[in-house]
Amino acid sequence: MARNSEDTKKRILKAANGLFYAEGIRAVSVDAIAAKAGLTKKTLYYHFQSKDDLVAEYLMSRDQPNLDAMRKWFDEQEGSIADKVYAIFDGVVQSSQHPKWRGCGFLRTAGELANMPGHPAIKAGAAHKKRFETWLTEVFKDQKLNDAPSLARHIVLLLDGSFAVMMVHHDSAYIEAAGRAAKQLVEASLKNKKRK
Amino acid sequence: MARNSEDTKKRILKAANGLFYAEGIRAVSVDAIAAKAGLTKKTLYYHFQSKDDLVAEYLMSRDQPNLDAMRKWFDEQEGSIADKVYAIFDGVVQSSQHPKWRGCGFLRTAGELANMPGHPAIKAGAAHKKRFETWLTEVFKDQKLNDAPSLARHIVLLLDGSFAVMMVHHDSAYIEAAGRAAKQLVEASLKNKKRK
DNA sequence: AAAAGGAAACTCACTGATGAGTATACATAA
DNA sequence: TTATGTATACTCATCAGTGAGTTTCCTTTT
Repeated sequence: MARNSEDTKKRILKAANGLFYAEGIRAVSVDAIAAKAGLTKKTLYYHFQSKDDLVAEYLMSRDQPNLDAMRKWFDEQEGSIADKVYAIFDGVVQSSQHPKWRGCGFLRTAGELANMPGHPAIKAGAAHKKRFETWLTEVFKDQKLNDAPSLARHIVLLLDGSFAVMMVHHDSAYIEAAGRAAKQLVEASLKNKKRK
Repeated sequence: MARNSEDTKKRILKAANGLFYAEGIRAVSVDAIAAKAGLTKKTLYYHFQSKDDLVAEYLMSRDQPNLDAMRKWFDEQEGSIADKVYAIFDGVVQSSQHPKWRGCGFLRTAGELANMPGHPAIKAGAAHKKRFETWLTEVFKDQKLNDAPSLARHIVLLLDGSFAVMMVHHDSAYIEAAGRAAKQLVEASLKNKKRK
């Protein structure tokens, strides 16, 4: 086996990612992660201080990839900013068709660890959501929309609302409804800009 | 001790409610619930088939009280429908100040059990959310708003979005933002009606 | 250039605690 | 005297985390 620290750590994180996202945090044992990574629990504990530490690193490792995915949906959509915003929701709709899709890992983890305020995993989730909101705000500011922060926040609420509702209903029509609402909001803001 | 079946069952459910809501489903043991209810595990298993069964009944027992709370906030608010809708979000803001508040138990449970699609507890959550959406739709229909279903759905998304975002940020400003957005939407719909 | 030393990366087998669920027996009200 | 309800005391599986020892590889010494 590869006696390479970086490789091993990545392998553990990959296994943890798959299991935590699929099953939830407390439903997955450290034994199961070690087994999936093809090593012993002791080795896992050599690379990570504790299960909590591993959970936090799992979420931190998802921050950039998730943001990249949303930016990609946005960037690759042609048309107005409103169309591009809708494309994010459409991207989530497409993702949600995948049989392995289980909603937003950040939100699910935060909900599961709601009894541990200040848990590093929740902080990682908060940081991720904040980064997304900040990015959206900047996008709107670049377009000279005068209510960029509140518009971005509104869209964040609709997007996370989609994730939340999907957890109970598993009906992507809700994501589409949220996307249409988001699009309308951006369009209204664009009109408002021109009037000024 | 009261040898009354109904009483005992209610006592167990009350203990389960307190613990499941505070700590999460998988973080709470049946032993802990039995201890809090002041009886043995065997008695608990006499009244409930399994832990899963108990989880489902816990959520079902929260359906009506939660709906009642939201209706109360709505009904007791004076002013337009838009004001009344905002009052729901304001009610959530007030609730969220309470130290024991941990967000929406239905959503948190559904997220935690995302790896068990079809779990009766998730169905209970879906039924609850559906009832709320249906009620809102009827309210808007009674006001002769022509887009009642989509308006209700939009508000549901904003409300559940508030719950979701609160899990990570613990900042009630998000609920207020969602409430203002919801209010605006209802106002826009009211205007639209008059124009027809 | 070869051997020795030591740190880093790893394994096996274990601990003590706790998990869900149960076998058996006793108590109480009808 | 029989149903229902409750308790004691258990089973067996699994949990997070660890103690003690092993392999690999790089560095230093001779």
